[in-house]
Amino acid sequence: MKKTILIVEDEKDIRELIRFNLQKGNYKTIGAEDANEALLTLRNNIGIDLILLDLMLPGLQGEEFLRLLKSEKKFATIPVIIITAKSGEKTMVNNLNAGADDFLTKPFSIRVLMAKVKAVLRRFSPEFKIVERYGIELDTKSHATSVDGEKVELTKTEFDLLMLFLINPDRVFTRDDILSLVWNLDADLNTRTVDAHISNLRKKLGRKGSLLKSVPKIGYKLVE
Amino acid sequence: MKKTILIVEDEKDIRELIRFNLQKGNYKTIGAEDANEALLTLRNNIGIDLILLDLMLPGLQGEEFLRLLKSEKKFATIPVIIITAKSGEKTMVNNLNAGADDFLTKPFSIRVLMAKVKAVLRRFSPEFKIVERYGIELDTKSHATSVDGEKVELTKTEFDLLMLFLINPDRVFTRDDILSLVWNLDADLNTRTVDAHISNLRKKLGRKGSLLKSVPKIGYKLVE
DNA sequence: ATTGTTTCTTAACATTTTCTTAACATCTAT
DNA sequence: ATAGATGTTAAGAAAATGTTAAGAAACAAT
Repeated sequence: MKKTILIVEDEKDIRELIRFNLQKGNYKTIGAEDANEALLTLRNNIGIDLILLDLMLPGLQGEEFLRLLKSEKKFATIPVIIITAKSGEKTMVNNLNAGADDFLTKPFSIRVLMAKVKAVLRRFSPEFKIVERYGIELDTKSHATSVDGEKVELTKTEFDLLMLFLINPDRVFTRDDILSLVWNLDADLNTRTVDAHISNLRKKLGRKGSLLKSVPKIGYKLVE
Repeated sequence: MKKTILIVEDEKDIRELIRFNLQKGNYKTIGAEDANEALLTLRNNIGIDLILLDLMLPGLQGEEFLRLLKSEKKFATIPVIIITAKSGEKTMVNNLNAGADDFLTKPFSIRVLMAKVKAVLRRFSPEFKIVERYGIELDTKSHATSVDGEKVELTKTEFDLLMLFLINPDRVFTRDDILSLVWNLDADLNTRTVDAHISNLRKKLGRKGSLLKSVPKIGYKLVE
């Protein structure tokens, strides 16, 4: 699944430049103009994998935002790359202490940006990630799936779809949500496609298939 | 539930163009020709989620209207997108200070309009909320309902209907109010439909069902 | 390129759920 | 008691979801 990067940067040109390049590099991006918008976005979006934070933000200062992030358990594990004009050593140390995972000083080259993004994401998304819930286990490395210890063969789409639900139990996703989270954003698909995949997934999950519940007129959710 | 957008714009062609597109984008719209009409609409309608305000209005100037809005507690939290021909920086800053949340300069593209509307709405309406009152709890994230801790299964319509009452305790809604707020505006339904749903809802709510009181000759309200 | 294989998307049809309405019951105010 | 309202129920209609399979597309191997 594509990694999603939140870009917190008030200068529109720079933000768009970064977005353009990240998108080309096969990342999903979300832009935010300031710390407030960023917080709202974080609260409303699941699955943000990395934050690019410009420290020179209006309003709530970048440092403050960073500290706030790291103090909220839900966000504390999201890696942050700081963008700053100040390159002084002291600033750098301060930010690293506050929880930043890497930093870029303006002006920066796109190559360097991309390299850092890649490095930090690799550092933070361990090759082995095993998600287990309700007896369903997904292993991102081997792409293997098992239900109550029994091996199950899933296609990539099915795997991603199931992962979405396993990571977000109880949450209802609309078919549009699902299309934009599991498929690439630009895909223009019939929403019933989701139903077909859900149906296949349920069958493959056997008696655990019933954990995928439809919520009529809204979408689907995973419940025990 | 669909978001409702109030369009305050004196030029009929533009107003209708905007309405057409917003409706296509699955929003409910209400048009107003000038600030006075807009105020009346606001007073008579609950649940307006966003105001699109053209600043070049006859009569009460747009700026004045905006200030008035932001000074009235009940309306102050509704986000406003300004539409203006003046693109000067000073105007922009003034309006942002006066409480506008974003702005468009004429001529604007529909794509940009739609994007801004979407962005502002996302910024302002947390995707999920838990509403609790009198022991009834609605959770929009999982779309689950409980009464005194007991799970209750509601259909989407019942959920939306109950949400309306929970958010507006003590307020009396006429059947027409309810139809236009919970159903889509274009629906042409028998008002007794509301009664049937209220009846079902009361049954599902068990002993809390009696909180939904009918107000003879007017409508329904939720009271303790 | 060609072929074979797998996976995806969609349309069609089946099934299920939800909605709307009409009919009848009950209540309330005079 | 009566008229006009609301309460309740259930049946048919409408809408949504479940399922299947066929063709398209993507992918792999030669």
